[in-house]
This record gives sequence, C-alpha cells and structure tokens, in this order.
Amino acid sequence: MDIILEYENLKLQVKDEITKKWNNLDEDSKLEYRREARENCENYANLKHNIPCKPRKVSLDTRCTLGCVHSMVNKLNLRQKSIIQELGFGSLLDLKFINLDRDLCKWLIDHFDQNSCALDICGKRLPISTEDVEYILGIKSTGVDISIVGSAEEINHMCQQYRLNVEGDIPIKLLEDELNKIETSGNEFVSYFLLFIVGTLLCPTTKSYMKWSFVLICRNIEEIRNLNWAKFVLDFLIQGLRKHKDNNLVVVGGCVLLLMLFYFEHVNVEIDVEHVSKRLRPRICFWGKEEVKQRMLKLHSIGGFDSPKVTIDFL
DNA sequence: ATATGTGTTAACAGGGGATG
DNA sequence: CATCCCCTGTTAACACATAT
Repeated sequence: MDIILEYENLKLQVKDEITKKWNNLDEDSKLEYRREARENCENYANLKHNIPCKPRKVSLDTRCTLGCVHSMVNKLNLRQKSIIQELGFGSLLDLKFINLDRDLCKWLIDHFDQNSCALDICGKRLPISTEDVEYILGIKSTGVDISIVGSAEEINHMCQQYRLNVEGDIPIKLLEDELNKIETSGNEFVSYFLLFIVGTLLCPTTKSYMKWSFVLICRNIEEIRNLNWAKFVLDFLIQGLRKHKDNNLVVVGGCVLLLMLFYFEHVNVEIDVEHVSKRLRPRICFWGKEEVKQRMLKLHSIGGFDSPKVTIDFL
C-alpha cells in the first residue's frame, strides 16, 4: 500500500515539475516544441496509413449458444422438467445441439432491416413476426407484454427473495452454478432457470453478464405462462441488431439463432419440400448439428446464401 | 489446423464532486 | 460558473481453452 502511495506521489511530483518547466519556457521555445509535436503526429498518421489493417479473425461475435442450455436441461430432474413444460418452455427440453454459422448469420444481419423487421434476401422481403418466433422457438406469441422496468428497491427485494446474491449485473456463471446445485422445483428454481435461458439463448447480451433488471421477469411466477415471450425475444434481437449495425461492431446481442433458423425454414434448397405450415413444431427441435451441416453443404454447392437456385416459402 | 465458446481486461463514457 | 478530474460501471476486443 505504501509503495503505491509513494508511486502516486512521485507521479504527481514529476507532473508538477514538467508543468513548471513548461510554464517557464518563453514563447519561442514553446513554439519549437509544438512544431515538433505536430510533425510527430503527422509522421505517425502517415505510418499508420501504410500499415495494412489485419483482417478480423471472426466476422461475428455472439453469446447466443444452445450448447449450455442443452447440457443444463439434461441435468434437470423429472420434477423440474415437468415444471418447465408447464411454464411453456417444453421446447427447450428437446433441444439438439447446433453451432451458429457465423458467416451466414453475419450475412443475414447485413440483410436485415430492423425498422420493418424483415429480411431482404434472394430478391424478396421476408417479414419476421412474433408468430415466426413461436413457430421456431416454441414460445408464446400472445399475452401480456413483459416489463423489466422497476425500482432498484424492487429489484433488490426480488434478488433477496430468490436468494440471488448479486450486486449489479448477474453473471451467467452464477446462475449456472446455482442450477447445478438446486434439487427443488419451486419458485427459486424457476427463477434461476428462466434467467439462465434468457441470458444464454433468448436474450444474450454481448458479455458474460445479464442486466440486473432482468430479474423482474420473475416478478410473478404464476404469470410466466401468460406472458408474450416471443415479442420479448424479437424486440431484444432487433435492439441488438440495431446496435451492432449502427456502431459497426463485431459483437451482437440477441437471439441470432432465430435468424438462422428462420432462413433455413423459408429458403428452400430442394424442390419438393413440405410446406412451412405443415412441418412439426417448434422447429428448433428439428434442427441438429447434422441437419445444419447438410443444409450448409447444400447451400454452398448451389452457389451461396442468395443463389438464384433457392426458392422462398411464406408461412 | 481451424472454429467455437468462455473468461479477462483495457478502454471508454457519463456522472458528480472539487477546484479555480 | 465553467472546467477539470476521478470514479464507476459498461463494453468491445482480445486471449485462451476446447472441440472438431
């Protein structure tokens, strides 16, 4: 501690000395230094201009991941699973494991119009609605809007109620650890689980934490099944995409998986496929690693994501 | 070897208090 | 009153680990 203080003091002293010296200089000497500084600045700019920008390692950075939901669900006991089913998240119990194809997702994001919430691809405009979210993820697209607005006291109170020991944002890791320990299937379990799937799959942020205010989705456990989850997820995604595009970022928040599966469902690579409306729901339970792989191979073989050979289906 | 997932960290921005 | 500066929380990018 003393060393740090000493160091800070020394820093201040040196700074003072420099300031003093500078102030004592006559105008001509100051001018000379200023000229030199400007020159250095210009030289640096030139140098920088000549260094080629190294290409980005990844086209897209997202924390939307099915893997951890998949493995979490497998650890739940029967009672816990049936509670999840009752809450309307049964689709998550039968998940397969998918990796996102980042290039495809990046391309979809670039062709997404967040103002009209539609994909402009393959010469067509495909609007994405909350019904599409329900069709793909199997979560309710009707009912009461979800609000995560509340006072700090209320949020604090809820954290205490569910014995969520956090100050500020909630680390996803904490939720995961708690879920691994918990054997009961009461409100405490439900809260952890909801927060976990929201933070990892439905509304992932760009970091390993989720917003503190998200605990408010557990405000009323009895109401969970009556909430419009699809709208919540879609709104969060649009917000994430907007931020990603406006700020030209590598990272993106929101359920990007939704975009990829939407594309897979509506853009056909074969002629005689079953119509969208006739397929088994929710679609997320159909798409596994092998299915994704086959589809990507097919897409590449016919000339890419917007090849003229694909056909488009509407719901 | 390459892609992907997760944890870490440096940089950033905004608020609020001190200072001249 | 304006400006400066520190503090704090946030976040983007990096780095590492793991899987394929």
